[in-house]
Amino acid sequence: MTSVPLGKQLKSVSNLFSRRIHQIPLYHEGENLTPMQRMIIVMIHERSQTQDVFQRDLEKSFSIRRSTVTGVLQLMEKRGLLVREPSAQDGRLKRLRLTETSNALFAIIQKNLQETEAVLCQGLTQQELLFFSDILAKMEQNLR
Amino acid sequence: MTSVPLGKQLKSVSNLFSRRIHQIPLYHEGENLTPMQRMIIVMIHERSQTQDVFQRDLEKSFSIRRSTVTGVLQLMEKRGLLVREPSAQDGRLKRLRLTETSNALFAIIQKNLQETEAVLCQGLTQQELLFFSDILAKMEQNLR
DNA sequence: TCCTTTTTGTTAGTATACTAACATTATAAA
DNA sequence: TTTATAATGTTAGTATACTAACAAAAAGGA
Repeated sequence: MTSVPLGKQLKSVSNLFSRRIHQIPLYHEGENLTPMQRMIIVMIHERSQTQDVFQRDLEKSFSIRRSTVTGVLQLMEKRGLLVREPSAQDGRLKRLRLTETSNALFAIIQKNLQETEAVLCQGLTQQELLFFSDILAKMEQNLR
Repeated sequence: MTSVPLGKQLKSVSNLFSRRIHQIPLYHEGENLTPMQRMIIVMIHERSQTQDVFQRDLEKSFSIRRSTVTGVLQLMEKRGLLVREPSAQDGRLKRLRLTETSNALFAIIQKNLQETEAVLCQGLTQQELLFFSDILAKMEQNLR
């Protein structure tokens, strides 16, 4: 057992990371895109290359609850950043699609996120980062 | 540069960790103590052994903003979990003290947090955890 | 001294996170 | 088929996080 409060430390870094992202200005209709909005746009853009993306996929991908998903997506839809359409195959599902606006923003957003990732990882070797990511993955499993 | 989105992964684990803590019931006046409230109680209890604790200390310790500190502490004070008293030496500072209630809860809270830490760290060696914590510390510095 | 800057804390408004309770559709079991 | 269960999404209420603008006290410089 470590004496280091790892959970608290994780929370700290996670807070700082989101804050950093938000400090890179990226405006749509006068509103600075939030960290979550940016990450969701990237996630949908990439995943929808190969498959349909539904709301439930965000739960697993970001480890958040359904209710949180609903809230964030309602706001994004209102802002014209995505569209939610009921699936014809399964009436429970809502398929997510980016709008022209958010598709056009994708490249910039991805670059922004990568820049912040680069800051996060300054001075760490590729090997260290892979090791780190493996441990994170194990922790994620432990907590589920 | 990793292809792994470390920031997102960090956020995921951090979410799951808080959720886990909150799922361990710990009631005071009919309200389940939140993860942040628990962590703050432990932090104040430990630090106040050797020094006065002020609101500003929470900013650094948890990597949150002043405004967040104010909000959380106002609620905790209202619930009778702590007291904020202006410093006689420096009129800007507010000193934090636990109440009898939260002092009495401390031992249980600490045990709860340690249990969740233990889940987080299942199947990982002491060496791995120290290494992991070192990387986290570097990341925290990178982002500040 | 007086003026400026820094430090600390608050408020208002908003986004993201949770739980709990609910509705609806799909699936499984009887 | 009918009934029960599971999966998906919504709503309401609350906690925690942010930025921006503010106020007040302390520290520093002229």
